[in-house]
Amino acid sequence: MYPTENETRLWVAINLSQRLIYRKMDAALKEKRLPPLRWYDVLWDLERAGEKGKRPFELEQSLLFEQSNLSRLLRRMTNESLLEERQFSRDRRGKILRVTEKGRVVRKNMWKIYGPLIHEYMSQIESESELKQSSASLNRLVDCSVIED
Amino acid sequence: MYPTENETRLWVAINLSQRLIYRKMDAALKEKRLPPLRWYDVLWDLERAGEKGKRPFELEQSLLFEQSNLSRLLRRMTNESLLEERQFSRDRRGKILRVTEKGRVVRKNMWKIYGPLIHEYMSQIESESELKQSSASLNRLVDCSVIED
DNA sequence: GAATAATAGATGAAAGTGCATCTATTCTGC
DNA sequence: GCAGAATAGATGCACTTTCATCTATTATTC
Repeated sequence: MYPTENETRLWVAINLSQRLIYRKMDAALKEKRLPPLRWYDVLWDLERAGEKGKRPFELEQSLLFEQSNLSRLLRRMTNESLLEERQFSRDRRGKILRVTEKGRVVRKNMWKIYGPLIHEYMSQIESESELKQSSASLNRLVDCSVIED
Repeated sequence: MYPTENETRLWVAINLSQRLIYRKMDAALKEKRLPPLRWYDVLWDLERAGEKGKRPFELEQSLLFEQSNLSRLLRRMTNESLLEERQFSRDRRGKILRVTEKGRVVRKNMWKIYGPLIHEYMSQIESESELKQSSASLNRLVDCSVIED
């Protein structure tokens, strides 16, 4: 019922590492006058979706956004011309989002900062097998949590 | 310079797992009309500090709070009588925080929800060695990041 | 096929957060 | 011991996030 010592330790470590590194990355982007990290996820997800684009509720699921939160974030990004939206004809409640050329440029600029930082922090774990094992473990947590909804 | 595939995967996994599980836990607490998860950290940290209590800036460091953010959180918690503050005589800029009896009760009630959830999620990783290895890896990330400040 | 439920997305109000700045106090170097 | 730097903590402001609710549309059920 209650967690073991090691289970608690892992949960604490997940939180600390995420919070600490995320902050530093966000701060680094802000310093370069680039948008916050969360925008990157949206841009990248849409860029990979290509011509077809994606709908807000799809982003919401894959990126774990709160609906209202995402709604406003998307508006901000659209206002900055990083995204374009068009009405989705088959369901007139919905809309389709795609990255603009400007969005692609901004994402690339963000990656110039973000990418090296990921490397800098993650390379503290040197062995490939350890990297793989750790992410496999964490992904296991995610999978189980998603399913049980 | 740029991250390897596995480095990126780990970083993504850290984010997903943290965000997803944290949310679910916070939601579970809210459903039971208990305070948010972040309050737990404060209560627990102060409870372990015992009679001596702790000062806000110490909490700030160990729990990774933004100063202004923590300042207001502490006020809220004090207003709810979960904490009590007294002036720190040796440095009149500062103050000492301690948990109240009510604070201890609330923390225990939170733990009844929080504890089993930690177990539920973390127990997806069954082997003790895997648990240990994963948290050791993540802690390595944290240590390096903290030091370089 | 009309009534009801479910879904996509937007939005007002409230709470939380970060940033810059402020006050009060203590520390440092001369 | 005094001027200037550093530190503890609070606070105004702007922005973000959440919660609850709303509108519009589509799905379902009888």
